[in-house]
Amino acid sequence: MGAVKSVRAKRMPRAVREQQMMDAAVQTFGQRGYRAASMDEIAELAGVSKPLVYLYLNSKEELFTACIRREAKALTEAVQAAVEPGLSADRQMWAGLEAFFRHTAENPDGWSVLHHQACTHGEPFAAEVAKMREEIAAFVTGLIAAAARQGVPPAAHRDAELAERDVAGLAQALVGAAESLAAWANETGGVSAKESAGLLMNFAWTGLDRLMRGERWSPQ
Amino acid sequence: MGAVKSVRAKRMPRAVREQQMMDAAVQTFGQRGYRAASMDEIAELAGVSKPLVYLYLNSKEELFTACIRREAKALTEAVQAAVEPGLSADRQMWAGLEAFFRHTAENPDGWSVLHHQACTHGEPFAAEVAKMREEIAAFVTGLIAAAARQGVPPAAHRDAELAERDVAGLAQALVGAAESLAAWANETGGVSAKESAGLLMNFAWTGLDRLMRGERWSPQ
Amino acid sequence: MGAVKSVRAKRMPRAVREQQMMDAAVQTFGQRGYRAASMDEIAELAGVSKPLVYLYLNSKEELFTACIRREAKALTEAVQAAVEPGLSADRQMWAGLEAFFRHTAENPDGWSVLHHQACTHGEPFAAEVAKMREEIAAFVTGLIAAAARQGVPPAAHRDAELAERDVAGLAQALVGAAESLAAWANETGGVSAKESAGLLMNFAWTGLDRLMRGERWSPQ
Amino acid sequence: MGAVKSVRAKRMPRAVREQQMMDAAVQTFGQRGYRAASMDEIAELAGVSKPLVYLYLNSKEELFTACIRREAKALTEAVQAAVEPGLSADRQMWAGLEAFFRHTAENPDGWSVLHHQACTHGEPFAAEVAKMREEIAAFVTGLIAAAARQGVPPAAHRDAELAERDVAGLAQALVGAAESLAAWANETGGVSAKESAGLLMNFAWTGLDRLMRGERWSPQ
DNA sequence: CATGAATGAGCTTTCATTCAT
DNA sequence: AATGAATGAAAGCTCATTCAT
Repeated sequence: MGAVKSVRAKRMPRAVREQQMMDAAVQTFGQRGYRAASMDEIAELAGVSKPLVYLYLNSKEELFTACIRREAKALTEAVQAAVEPGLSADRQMWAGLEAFFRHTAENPDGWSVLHHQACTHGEPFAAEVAKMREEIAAFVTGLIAAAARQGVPPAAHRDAELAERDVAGLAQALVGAAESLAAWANETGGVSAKESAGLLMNFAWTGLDRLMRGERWSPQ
Repeated sequence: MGAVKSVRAKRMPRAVREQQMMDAAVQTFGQRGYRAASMDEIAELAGVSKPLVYLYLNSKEELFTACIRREAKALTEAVQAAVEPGLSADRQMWAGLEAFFRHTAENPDGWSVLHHQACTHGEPFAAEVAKMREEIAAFVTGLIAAAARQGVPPAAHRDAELAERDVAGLAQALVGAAESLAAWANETGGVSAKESAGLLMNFAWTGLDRLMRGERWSPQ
Repeated sequence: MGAVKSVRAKRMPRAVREQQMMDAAVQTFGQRGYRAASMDEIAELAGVSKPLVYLYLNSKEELFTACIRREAKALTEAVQAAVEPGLSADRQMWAGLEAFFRHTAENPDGWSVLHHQACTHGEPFAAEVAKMREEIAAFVTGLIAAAARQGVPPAAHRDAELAERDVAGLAQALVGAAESLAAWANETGGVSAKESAGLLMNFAWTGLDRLMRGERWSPQ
Repeated sequence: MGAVKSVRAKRMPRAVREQQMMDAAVQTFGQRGYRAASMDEIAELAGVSKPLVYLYLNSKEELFTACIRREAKALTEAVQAAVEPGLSADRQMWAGLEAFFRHTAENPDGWSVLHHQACTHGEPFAAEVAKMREEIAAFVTGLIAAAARQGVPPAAHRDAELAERDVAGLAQALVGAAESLAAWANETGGVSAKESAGLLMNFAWTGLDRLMRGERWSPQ
């Protein structure tokens, strides 16, 4: 599943060739990591010669950046498409999580590129990767904030108000939990997107819900 | 902070030199990643010549494995030392989380080696890395299970019982949330270990607590 | 004589470049030995960059093996081409020896690769080298055995019969004598292939001849 | 057999230590070849530290030269001790050959150093190695010449006279045959020194004998 | 007498990248 | 539109050799 066909067809329009190359690149980067992936392997998997890869995508760095962008866009769109604005906050979150788990399960290499390779600190596209993570976190932050606004009775507002920084922290925690759960579900196998989403909702939503109502856990 | 002093002192006993090398290696691996880190850089940072690194630590792979082991041991011990067996489940978890956030904040490079480089799939020490993650997850799984046993009134037991797989999933989610939160706290700065631990307890504990009592969230 | 031209001509077809590289490799291996020969030197002598050598011939080991094969094939073919099946046993042997001495005199580096480097015991291609020696010895063994069958009057057969192991030993001795003589002729200079062949025939043939007739030398 | 004991006994007199080192060196050089043998391995096998090897034997090159000299001396002496001046030429040669085969079978590593590693052309001690071969060849040349003088009736002298160069060539051939036979006997196993000597006498002596009597083989 | 500590230099190998066609 | 030919630069690793004790 997801393996790129390497039938070497000649004379394809540029756009198609580019997609083939990026498919091969995502697969290779996802499985090997940025440094360990070689342009040779990518070109061969794409069924083209190396110079063509350079002609179309300029450099390994740019190729990787393009992969990040494409996969991030695909994931974001999948999640956003699933979140219907009219629903209640918890339903929105559930739908988003379910879409997230489904998409990552269906595109493991793409997800690997986003998730695993996101840590390539010293590399020159670190900024690009960081930006993607920010965007996703911001999206979730928005969801949580919206939920907070919506789900809490005005009377409780003052006490319950979550500091902005706390919301950001929660978003990070949620994203991390989802990522980790997705990886685990992928490796373990047999865990459906719905189950993962349910598990995470149970784990986190009740906590979020209470938080928004002003309840707090504290040592002692 | 954490930068290794590179004063080139000659003729040190082997044990000391080995620690210096591993310090340098952790720093370099943590900041660059396994592949991007070069033995030259590590040696220079350690203030020794490359052959000495090989003489003492045999190969890049073994060096990395040794780093993984050292840092994992340090983190595990820090967490375990903080968790007093006599305490209640939530206090235990809070203490563990606080120790975790404190340790990772104090050893960002070591944490990076464990967390970020944990994804080096094709590399030959992947097993080592995976084992570490398993251990940590197993530890957390144990905590959750213990909490479940302890915190739930016998009457509610039957309904509330969490499937083993769910507990494992929850542990993964919790670890992921903690990891992500730790990374965010580190990057953002100004978020103390106590705050992070509190945030995560609020986020997750109440959920766990409810789960153990048999309450469930479900879409509609 | 035999020195490879290092005119750096660009953009040659692969087959040509490969031959150039192998020429350079044979020369270098022959003069320096396997371990002492460096890929740098081979590449420079071939007039190409090192990566190209690796691109075409994969590794030092494979390159050496390829050299062994090429030179062994050339030598074997030269000898076999000279041995006309119709001739008498002694004429066949003389022709073979003459071709052997001529070929080795004309290709001293190739001969060195086969002869001198044949002793690289610990190296991973030792098997390859050993096989070549076996083949040559087997070829000579065949010649001697054929001569024995042909040159001996049936009446003398029973006594004269040479044990199989003795034939093999004789072949080894003959090959060793030829090798040593070839090396000496090469170094000394001024000794033609015909002279060497004649010397060895005088030295060995009469002995073989007598042996086949059942005459034996024994101490006392 | 021949394996050096590596019991690490301290404070030995220099002469003993030197012999231990050379034993280890001969073994290592013999099995690995000059380049592939490492001073580390030799030192370890000798049960001493590397600096001590350097203190006593100065360099790898000198160490190897010392090995060549020691082993060549041992071999030469073994052969010379076996050749009693009073005997007839053929008995002398048989005795010498038998001693040669016996000694090389008993000291395979030493023999390997002399025989196999003798081909290290580019190395700086090539001269040393060459000298040894010259000496051996000269010794044999002497034997053959003596035999020629002694074994031939004065009347036949004029025609039979072997050119000096031919004698040298014959010596080379004989040495090569003996070397090759010795190697084969060693590898094959189960071939005694006496058998080898007999085989070679049968192979070569009759030829030499006839040669000295003026008989010649010639094509046609 | 003996060694643990240390290194400069070199080796094989790989890779991103570019020409010339 | 596409590629076979080619390389500069760097990485992992090893080794003969030397101090300082």
